[in-house]
Parts: sequence; structure tokens; C-alpha cells
Amino acid sequence: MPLDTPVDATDTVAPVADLHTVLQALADPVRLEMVRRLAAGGDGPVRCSALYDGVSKSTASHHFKTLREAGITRRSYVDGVVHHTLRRDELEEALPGVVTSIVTALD
Amino acid sequence: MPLDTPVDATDTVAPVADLHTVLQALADPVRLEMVRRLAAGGDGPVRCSALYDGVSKSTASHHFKTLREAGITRRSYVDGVVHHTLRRDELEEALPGVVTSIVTALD
DNA sequence: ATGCTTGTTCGATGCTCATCAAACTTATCA
DNA sequence: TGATAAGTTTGATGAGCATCGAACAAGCAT
Repeated sequence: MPLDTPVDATDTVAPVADLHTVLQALADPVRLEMVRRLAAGGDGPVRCSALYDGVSKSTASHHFKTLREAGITRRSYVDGVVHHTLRRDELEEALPGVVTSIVTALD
Repeated sequence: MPLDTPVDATDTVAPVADLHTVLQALADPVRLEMVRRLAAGGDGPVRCSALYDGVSKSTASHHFKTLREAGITRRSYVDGVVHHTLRRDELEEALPGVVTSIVTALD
């Protein structure tokens, strides 16, 4: 559904952003919770609606965009609905330990 | 020199704050650089003036307070001037790997 | 077709916070 | 006793951003 949707099933992904951008993205409680739920989802794609509570759709979409642009998540389309995936491997390569330790501390 | 200065040489320290507070503290570029310089200082006390550039004294003092209240640094007085120290051990205990990996990514 | 659902975009609003200058405190030095 | 230096605090200002509702786009159902 997005205007800039690619034809195939998965968005082209941006490189993982610099540390400051990643930390800024993770410093918001709503986004931190989104990442927590993505990690709890066993690293598979999770549908949008399962990633937030208590904020409006438009706010959630804004946070998705922030996470995506920081290189933390990837967007894909399964069963016609949007899903998000934690980019564990790329993050580990670019910023070893950072996201892993944060996710661990989140339990 | 602070109004709430204890009599002895080192401030009483607050507990390490929760993950969200710590991330929020580290998400600012000025504070991130302060932490980088503290880490580069080999975990010893570093004098205030060596921890920042490009911002005013009052701004720097504000950032010091933020780091201290997040439990990331400790303030002490050596040779009559204020020093700051990275609380490596307490941070590692409260949030294993988080600050360590961030500092490592900072090199 | 018509509607319903899902997600994005836009515009507006309000709050948080980074920043500075100025005044103040304490200590050190002449 | 001044005078200077180092940090802190306060008050004000401005920018960024989290939030929402509304309008829109795309897909699926009936």
C-alpha cells in the first residue's frame, strides 16, 4: 500500500545508519517496544499491528519509517499485509553487540 | 563548587537508570562524545574541560548532569577540579554489554 | 461496484530539550 | 583583599519531534 512500494515483495533496504542515528531511533519508548516485540518474534517477519499499542496508526507508521531509515528493520509483504523484520545480521556486522545487548536487556 | 556538593571527595551515586533513560542519555551527540572521551581515558577520572568542545560551559554542565542522573558517570573532585568517571562496572552489571558495545563502536 | 481493512502521507499542535547568556558559588592565586 | 577561574543554576529561546485526525492508496471481501 505505500506510495513508494516496490513491485516485489520486499523493500530495498538502506544501509545500517551510524551509531548516533541508531541510538536515537532506539531511544524512543514506542520504538524500543517495537524492537522488543520483533526480537520476541524469533527474528521472523511480524505484522505491523502486532508491534504497537496505545498510539494511533499514523504515529506507528511514523515510527516504522524511523526504524527502517535507521537500518534497524526491513519491510516486506506477506499475505498482502505489511510485516517488519529485525535486521539482526546487518546490525551485528555494522554495530557489533549494540542491538543484541539492548534486546537482551529488554527481557 | 556545586551547591549540592558533598563534603567528601566523591558524589553519592545514583543507581544506574533503566534502559530507556540510558539510551536517551547516549542518544545525544555531545554526550556520546563525552562518553567516548571518558572511555578513551582508560576508565580513570577525566577533568570536565577535557570532555567537550563547541558548546558553552552551561550546556556542558547540563549534559554532565544528564549523564550522572542516568547513572552513566560519577563525579569526583581531584586537585580541586571536577572530574568525571565512566561507571563501567555498575553499567555492565545493570545492562550487560550495552555501554561496552556502544563505546567499542565509537572507535 | 461498494464497502471494509491496512498502512502511508500531510498538516497542525504541543511538548521536550539542547542551547546560550547571565548571575552565583566556591576555590585558588596574587 | 581582590581578582580570576571552574562549574552550576536559572530563565529564555528555538528547534526538533511525537502525536493526532483526516485524506489518500491499495488490496480484499461481499
